Amino acid sequence: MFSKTCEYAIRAVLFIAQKSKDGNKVSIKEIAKGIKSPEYFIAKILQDLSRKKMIQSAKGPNGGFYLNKQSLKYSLADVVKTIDGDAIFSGCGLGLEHCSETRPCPIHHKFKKIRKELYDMLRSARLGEFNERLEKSLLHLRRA
Amino acid sequence: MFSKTCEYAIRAVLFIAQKSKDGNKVSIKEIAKGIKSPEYFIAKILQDLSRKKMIQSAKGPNGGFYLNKQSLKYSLADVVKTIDGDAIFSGCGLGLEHCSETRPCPIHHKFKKIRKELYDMLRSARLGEFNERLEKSLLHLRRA
DNA sequence: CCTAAAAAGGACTAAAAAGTCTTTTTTTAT
DNA sequence: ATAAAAAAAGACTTTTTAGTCCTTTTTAGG
Repeated sequence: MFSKTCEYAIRAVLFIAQKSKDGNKVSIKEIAKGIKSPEYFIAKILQDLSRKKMIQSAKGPNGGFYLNKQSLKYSLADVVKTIDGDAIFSGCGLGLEHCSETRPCPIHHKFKKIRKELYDMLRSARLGEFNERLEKSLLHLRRA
Repeated sequence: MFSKTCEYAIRAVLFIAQKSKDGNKVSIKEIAKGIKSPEYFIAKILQDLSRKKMIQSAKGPNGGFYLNKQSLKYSLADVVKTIDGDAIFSGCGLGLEHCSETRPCPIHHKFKKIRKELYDMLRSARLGEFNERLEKSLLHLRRA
């Protein structure tokens, strides 16, 4: 559904949201361990998200990644769009460029509905909303 | 959502369904033109579907691809599973291997619902059911 | 029996995605 | 000032997906 990069990005961002909520910063190493992802790879992804202002970072000792007020309000849909673009929310299920209401592919109408639900679901999920459940281990970001 | 291979496969199979419905066979060239796909690439995909008995083929002059009674009953979900596997219908949205009811990722429950709708939608769509609408150009399989 | 038309098979190349490593820059604390 | 800790940047390698081309096999029709 999403690219690997995007899956890691979402997991990382939710991890950062939870770990940085009291003003702390989280290092790449911690994040990589926390979500069980390849360290150098997640580093690249976070650099990208940071450049695009989706997350915040600070260099130097005691530096790391964190989320500001604005970032906590971003939704999972924002993260997906930042990494994978919005093809998944608006593209044709069969890959047709000009698929539309007036020139639909065979699954256009039904697919549109599903895409919308996916979008609404991700749009309504804010980065900060999983913190408590993550802390209580009611939700998980890494493989067992 | 689906791989390119899978998108082409679905379009090709629906094209064959429509064109072969009166006992005709359709050649790779016709299919490639009919769905605007790379000829040699769709050839590979159809060889694969044929080997797996999802579609039928005949060599030699007047040969080509067609669908038998059994194949016409297959659903789009069957095509997707044959090409992409069923990760999209059963995998975790965040790529976690052991995501489950008892060890859910943050989007597990909501994602499950969407996956199920996608599955139900594709499972209820039989390969033969688009023929008339395709013929009347109410539905399309190629870019304008 | 021969020819031509078709799919099947196999060996490639190209492009994109995933992943790794090394160096540079920034910053804090001593 | 310096050393160390951190992210940023850039150059890679590897793997997967997409796409192409050439040869072989099968088969219908003359």
